[in-house]
Amino acid sequence: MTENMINQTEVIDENRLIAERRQKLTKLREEANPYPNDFKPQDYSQPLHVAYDQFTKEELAEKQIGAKVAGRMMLKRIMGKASFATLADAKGRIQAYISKEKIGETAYDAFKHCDMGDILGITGTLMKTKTGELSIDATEVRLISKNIRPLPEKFHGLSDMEQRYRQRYLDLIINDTSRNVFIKRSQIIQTIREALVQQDYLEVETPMMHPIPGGATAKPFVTHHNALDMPLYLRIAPELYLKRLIVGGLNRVFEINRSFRNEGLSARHNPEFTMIELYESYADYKRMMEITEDLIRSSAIKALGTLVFNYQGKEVNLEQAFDRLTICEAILKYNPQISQEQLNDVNFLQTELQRLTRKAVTTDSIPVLQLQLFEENTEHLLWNPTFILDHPLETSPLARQSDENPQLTERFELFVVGRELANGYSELNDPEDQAARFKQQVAQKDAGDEEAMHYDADYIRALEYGMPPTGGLGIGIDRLVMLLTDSASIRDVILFPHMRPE
RNA sequence: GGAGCGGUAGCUCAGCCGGUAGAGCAGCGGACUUUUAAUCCGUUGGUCAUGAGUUCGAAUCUCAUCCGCUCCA
Repeated sequence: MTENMINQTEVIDENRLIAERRQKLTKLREEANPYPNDFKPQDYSQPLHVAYDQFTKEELAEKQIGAKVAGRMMLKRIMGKASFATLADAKGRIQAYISKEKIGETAYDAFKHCDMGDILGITGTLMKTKTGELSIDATEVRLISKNIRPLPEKFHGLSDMEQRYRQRYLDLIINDTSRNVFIKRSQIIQTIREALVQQDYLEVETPMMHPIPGGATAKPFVTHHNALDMPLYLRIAPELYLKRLIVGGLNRVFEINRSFRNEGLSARHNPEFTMIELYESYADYKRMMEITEDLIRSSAIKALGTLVFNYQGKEVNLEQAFDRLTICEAILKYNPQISQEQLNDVNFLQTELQRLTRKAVTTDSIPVLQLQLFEENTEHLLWNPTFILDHPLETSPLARQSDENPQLTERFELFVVGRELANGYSELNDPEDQAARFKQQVAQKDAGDEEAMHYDADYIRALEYGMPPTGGLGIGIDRLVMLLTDSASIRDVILFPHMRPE
């Protein structure tokens, strides 16, 4: 390999500005280490504001409160023998007043040659400027980490979506709104975790590489285990493993982690996404709806402090009990031109679906046709949270059959802002029924349905030991975070969304 | 997979009925001891996504490709 080729693999891009800073860095190295690790900050910006913004200039001058912070220089204003610099740390920003008089000529010259984006350590005493901004009157300014890549512009920031996704670190440096999304994301997950642990749930981790993909109808990613020389599938859902744990007597379990589906990308789909799934013995889908409401409300309170908020300019209200409608009730409510009689008419359903989708209709099952019609003409209209109940047996191969109507299951999906957010059911725990349903799925797979399920013999064996009646629930964490952070795209709530290579 | 929009300086953008590339910020040099996107003076900086084509001449027109965004499937 030639030297040139090595360079091409190591260096992404270079320009004059970077070259200048590299030279500056080389010079700095002659004097001292430009990347020292002996500066230990003792304060964060935000707590200093909270504690001392209230004091006047004179009070602060009298108190002589010491402060020691470290952060990235985001703004710099040099005015001859004194300067202001704005540092950003993990909790916010604080301004430093740097005067030649206080820190000495050598240090001041060195500071003047610091660049935006450099990480500085500043020691000093708190003061207020004449316009009333809390600042650190510096007695020491140290370069802690040299920046050689210019930051995006201080005012407009970084708006190029591609760069924000590919170089999330830059996005996080520059855009507070983006940083806040991910702080909220963490808080939401923490809230859910705490709420469940408090209710005696056990957090578990089950395999992400499955010999047989299961728990959902979706196309999996395939990988290969070399030593065992066998295919493995990235999980499309943790469901079947979690229910094995219910068989094992861990009566309440949950898992928050990634699943993977080999589908197209969109503003609502990333190939890897985060779900919480939870299972509770002796519970049913009604109990799961209650838990769903509780978890979503607690998350909203934690992230937003309110149950009424805007999503993409339109109000969402979580205050009332979420609507509960069967698939048919929902269609009728949102499509007043359709009658109950028509919903039970195979011909009408097929014609209507064909008209809406302009695709061949492939079933004559009334419940399935009703569901498909719902997906076409009602789903996107469900803005405030609505539980949709009674899914067809054919499309719910892991859900318990309804006691009232053998064509239906005890299942719900929750829709908010026109999107599916959660899915839950009373679990099917009859091993013979489950075996029959798997066989049906395999038949569909053989008929060419790539998303149909495999037959999982060990799962059937587990059920044969006896699984208590159980309620199960899955909530799409990414979509919940989208909702609560007013994010239009799933990429805005995933730190490193999947992108084509540059 | 289809349609629309976009890719120009480190960043944010203008230029696009063809005539050889511009602003603000950042950078560099200078002035300035309480600024707030500091200000003022001076100044550097470009494979106009990539490749072909049309043309005397292409950032601009045509085609293809790549990447992104939005909508649809």
